[in-house]
Order: sequence, then C-alpha cells, then structure tokens
Amino acid sequence: MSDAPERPLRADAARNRAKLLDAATEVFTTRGVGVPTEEIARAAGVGVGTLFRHFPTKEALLEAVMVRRLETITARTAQLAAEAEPAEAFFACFRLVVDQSAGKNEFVRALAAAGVDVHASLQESTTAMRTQLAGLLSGAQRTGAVRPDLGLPELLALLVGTGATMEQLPADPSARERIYEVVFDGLRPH
Amino acid sequence: MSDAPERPLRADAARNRAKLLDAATEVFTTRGVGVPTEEIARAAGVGVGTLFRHFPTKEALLEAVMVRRLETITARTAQLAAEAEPAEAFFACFRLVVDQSAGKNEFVRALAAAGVDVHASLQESTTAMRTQLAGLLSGAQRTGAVRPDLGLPELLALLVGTGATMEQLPADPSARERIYEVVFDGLRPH
DNA sequence: CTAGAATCGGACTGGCGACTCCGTTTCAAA
DNA sequence: TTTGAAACGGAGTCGCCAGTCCGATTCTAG
Repeated sequence: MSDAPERPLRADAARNRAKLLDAATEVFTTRGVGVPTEEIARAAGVGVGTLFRHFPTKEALLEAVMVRRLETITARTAQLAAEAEPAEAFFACFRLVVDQSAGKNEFVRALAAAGVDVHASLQESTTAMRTQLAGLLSGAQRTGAVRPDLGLPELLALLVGTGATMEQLPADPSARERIYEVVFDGLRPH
Repeated sequence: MSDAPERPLRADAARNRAKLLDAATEVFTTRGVGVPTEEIARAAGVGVGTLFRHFPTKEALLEAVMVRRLETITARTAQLAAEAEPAEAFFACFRLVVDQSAGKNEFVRALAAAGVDVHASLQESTTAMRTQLAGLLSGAQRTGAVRPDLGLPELLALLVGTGATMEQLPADPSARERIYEVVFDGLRPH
C-alpha cells in the first residue's frame, strides 16, 4: 500500500525496539495501561527519547503490543483448528483466548477511549482473528456441539466477558474450571 | 460510631450535594471515570469549590456514587427475594444486577487502582449485597435450580463478567437474551 | 429586617506525565 | 580507519487536572 521504502533498521535500533515491545507487554499486563512511559523505558533499559522515536505515541506503543499478542493468539488458534476436530478445537480455542487475554480488555478500552477507531494495523489483526473464530464457531455448530442460534458477535462478547470473569476470581484453579464448565455447558445446545 | 454531632445541612447545601451525586452518576456511567471533576461540577450547575467541599476527593465522590447504586440494587434485590420463590428470585436478581451494573466494573477498578482497600462505607454496602446474594444462591441451590458446586466468589465473578459481556454487545435485545440463556443454562445443574 | 455564619464560585497552584530537542555516542559503508 | 548518518539519553517544555483559597453571596435564627 504505502510502506514501500523502509530501509532495514540498524542493529541496535532493532534490538531496542524489541526490548521496548517486551517490556511494554510485561508492564502493561501486570500493572495496567496507566503506567507512565518513563517506567516502560526504564524497564526496557533505554531512554524515553528512544521509546518515542520508535513509537510516536504511547497509544501507538499500546497498539503495537496488541497487534503482536493478537497475531500470536491467531497463529495458535489456526494450529489448533487444523489439528483437532471442530468441536474440540472450538472449546480449546475458547480457553486459549480467555487465558491469554488477561488484562487485555483494559487495552481495548484504553484504545477505544483514546478516540481511535482502531488503527489500520490493529484492524487487520482483529479481522484475521475474527475470521478464525467465525470458522471455528460454524464448524462446532455444524457438528451440533454448540447451539446454532449464536452469532459471532455473541461469541466475541462472551470471550471478553469470560476473561473479565476470570480476572475477578481469586487465583483458584478449581474455581476457574467451574467457570469454564458453566460457560461451556451454556454454549451447548438445549 | 463517630459521626454523632452532624448538624443538618443548610437547604442549598443539601440541594447541591444531591445535584452533584446525580450529575456524577450520570457522567461517570456514560463517559467513564476519567472525566475531569470540573465537568461534573458544571453538569451539576455548581463550582468546583462546592464539589470539593462536599466530597474531599474525586475518589470520595466515586465512592459515594457507588454506595448509592449498591444500596438501590440491594433494596430491589431484597424485595425480589421476598416476593418470589427461590429459583425465580435468583435468576431475576441476576438479571437485575447485570442490567444495573453498566459501566460499574470500571468504577470498581478505579477504586481498587486508587490503592484503597475499599473504604468503610463501601465495605458496608458491599457486605450487605453479598449477604443478599449468598442467601439467594443457597436458596436456589436447595431447590435444585442451580448447580451445587458454585460458591459465592464464582457467582460474584460471573455477575461482573456477564456485565462485561453485555457491554461488548451491540445494542441488540435479542442478542442480550441469548447471552442470558447461555449463562442461565450453564448455571443449572448438569 | 438584619447580622453573621454557612456556602458558594472560580481563579490559582502544584505535581505529574506525554512528548520534544539537541549534544553525545554508536554503527556500518567505503 | 575514517566519517557522516542513524540512533541514543535524559533534561526540559507544555498542558491537564485534582485540590486550595478567599472575596462574594445566600441562608436562617432572632
């Protein structure tokens, strides 16, 4: 489209960029998106100047983190979808997304609150994810494992909501499991 | 305990306090807790000075709003619990709480993030609510309408999570209804 | 009606945090 | 090695917002 010329980054620049992304992922997920940029820079072992040279805006950094996460999840989802039969794959992916989305709801909120209609790069990644999920859903419905009246919007909402449910729970694995039982039972027909 | 003397508020002061609470409830729920205090004061038709005289801190205002909401919900819950039989009351209250909690998750987060171990007044209200819900839950379990392995923590988490689910949904009443079907189905035994 | 106490309003302050600027350092092409 | 372009770091700027202060206003007791 438009990103044609792009000279390759200098070695140190590429290294710093990667360190920033890692640090930002870590800090944002554990301490929330409110953490000052300077702390992220410090965690990455670089100066704020460097941070803002790579990501012109705090929001841009947030977006980059989201994109990477989404891509990871989408890839694993695709793998699962290919390996297992529809119903099994569907429920496995549901777990995967919920488990991986700890704290991510807050990201989405932060981005949305920033007035952005989700920038191009993010748009792209979310679309890929949605496509995956839509396929999984209709596959599972075709085999009768999931009630047929659910659409993609409901599935998406349930994924986010189940993530929120898990965040509220004390770190008790058996309670988590019970929540999954409730939701999965509800997803099955009748 | 300690709030003994409390002279009654002057007429205008009481009026302004009420206007502030109403405005804050409205603004916080529709535009989020990040809205500057000045806007809340303007929405209430008073100056910031007045706002801070009634609520020494933005956080205190947030808390007051929460308390009022919780008390309202708790009262309605109690009423429902008294009028209907256990199972019916349980599910009706579940709906009530979820419907009324639009945007409230964000409040709780904001308070928790402020480092407060939830101040005394809020503590009290939440305890009342929890007691209500605990009663409702065990009642519904006794009649066999709800799976017996669920505890209060799971119920609380599911209430918050279902609220989050609803917030993600496009404003489509039938989709909302489908979500309730999923969750309620999952809550029932087997 | 009047005084003075309670309240009000909004200009002002202080601190915080996103982002900029530029002298210094590091890389890599020749 | 040399050299200039690329990248770095972090002190400094700027705007925003919670919370303060005090002269002006509005209640209400007598």
